[in-house]
Amino acid sequence: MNHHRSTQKDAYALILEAIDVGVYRPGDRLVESDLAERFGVSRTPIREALQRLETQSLLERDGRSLIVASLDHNQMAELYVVRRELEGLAARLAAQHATEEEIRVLQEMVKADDQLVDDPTELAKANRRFHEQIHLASHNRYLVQQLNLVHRTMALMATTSLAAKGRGKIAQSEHKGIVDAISRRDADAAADALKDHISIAFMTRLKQDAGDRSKG
Amino acid sequence: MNHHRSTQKDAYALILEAIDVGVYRPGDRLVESDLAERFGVSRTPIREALQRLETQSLLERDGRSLIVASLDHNQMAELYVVRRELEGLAARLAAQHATEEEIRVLQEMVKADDQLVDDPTELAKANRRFHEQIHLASHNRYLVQQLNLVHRTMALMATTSLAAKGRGKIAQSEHKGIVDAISRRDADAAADALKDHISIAFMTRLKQDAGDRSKG
DNA sequence: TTCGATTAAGTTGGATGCAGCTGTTTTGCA
DNA sequence: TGCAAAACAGCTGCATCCAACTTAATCGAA
Repeated sequence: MNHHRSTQKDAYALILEAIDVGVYRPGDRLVESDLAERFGVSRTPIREALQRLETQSLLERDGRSLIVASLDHNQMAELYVVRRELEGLAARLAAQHATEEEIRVLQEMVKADDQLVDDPTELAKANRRFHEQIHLASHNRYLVQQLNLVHRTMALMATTSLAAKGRGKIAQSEHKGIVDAISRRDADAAADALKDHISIAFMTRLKQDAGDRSKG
Repeated sequence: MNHHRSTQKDAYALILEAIDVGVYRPGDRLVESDLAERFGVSRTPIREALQRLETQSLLERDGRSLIVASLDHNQMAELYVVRRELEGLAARLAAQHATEEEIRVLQEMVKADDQLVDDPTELAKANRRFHEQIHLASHNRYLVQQLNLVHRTMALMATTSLAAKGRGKIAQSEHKGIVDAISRRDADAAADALKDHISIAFMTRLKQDAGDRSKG
């Protein structure tokens, strides 16, 4: 009957996931009553969720109504600069503060993800888990919070850079380098490795976008 | 009559300001109906505002109700680490991207604030404006957003480090060094100067807290 | 007197009603 | 046929209502 009763998530999580999965794309208008009907709740929790998403800049106002935010080239560039710095800090702190168990998990993740090199969808998920693990290993809740916001904002970009041919394999080796540095407790090396990793991912995306643009 | 009609702010801004000014202090419970009455609106906009503040971790849940978040020592330390990095990045980007006019404004601010050295309250306000100006000069909207969040979170800490005796004067000279580096377009020097500035501010706060603790 | 249980008060979360604004369509006139 | 004006439909924002839950209080029994 109500197919949403199974997942006991609230409206906020549901909308967030819908944006994440691409049900709602940048520029789409989100109408409260539509969402209320779709998720089988009243407008009240929907409104609250929408406002929370707006404060995170995942939604923006177009006149009176809310639309899914979209990122132009400048915004992408700005976002990557911030992301690079924060991820670099996360790697640095992880090298300093990660427990042995956390490092072990990172090592196992890298090893396991080797199997996924040719499956961009799965690899993207694994990639997210990997980075999240590093964030958590920093043991800094504010950094985790800010990086969460950054990654959510990145969901507004249509494609993942891991869809680029051959990128998966290279990204894997970069991940390995990052984990090695963290394992050695080499904070500078870890930060640099992760910052480089982000830079390369950004360049990959730029190339993709250039290709998309010439194709149409 | 209604003393809130003058300021045409919404509930969100009103509550935020109330926390900022210290009307509501860390640990205080925020009751929707109380706030609704106080601000002369219904519970609905209050609820929305509270939820937005909760997503920013300015409020936290205590059972069912919301209380103003408080920062323990660990949280303060974690926050300062993130702040240091982000402010450093802002200085770096400001050195690279600030317009001549923005730099001029920074220089004038430093000069003007010399007059305020002995007025901690005014100095704190001026200090906030100064840092905000650097944030904006970075021309990175995500960095601005994240630093806004950091500064709001800092409002949860009772005292400003500028209340420390002699700190105002020293902070002023640090500000001058930062602006000089930005003016010279020396990104590395600007980043280092601002990071050092934050570190010193943190150490000052730690000393204050240690003093408070032994006294009270 | 103290502990437990039952009841009452208060508060949050969700639903619905209503007014006001916005954007669109339709109709009338040139 | 084109343009302007007016009516209309849709949506948002705020208020109020209701139900569920949590916590506080009071009463009773050991």
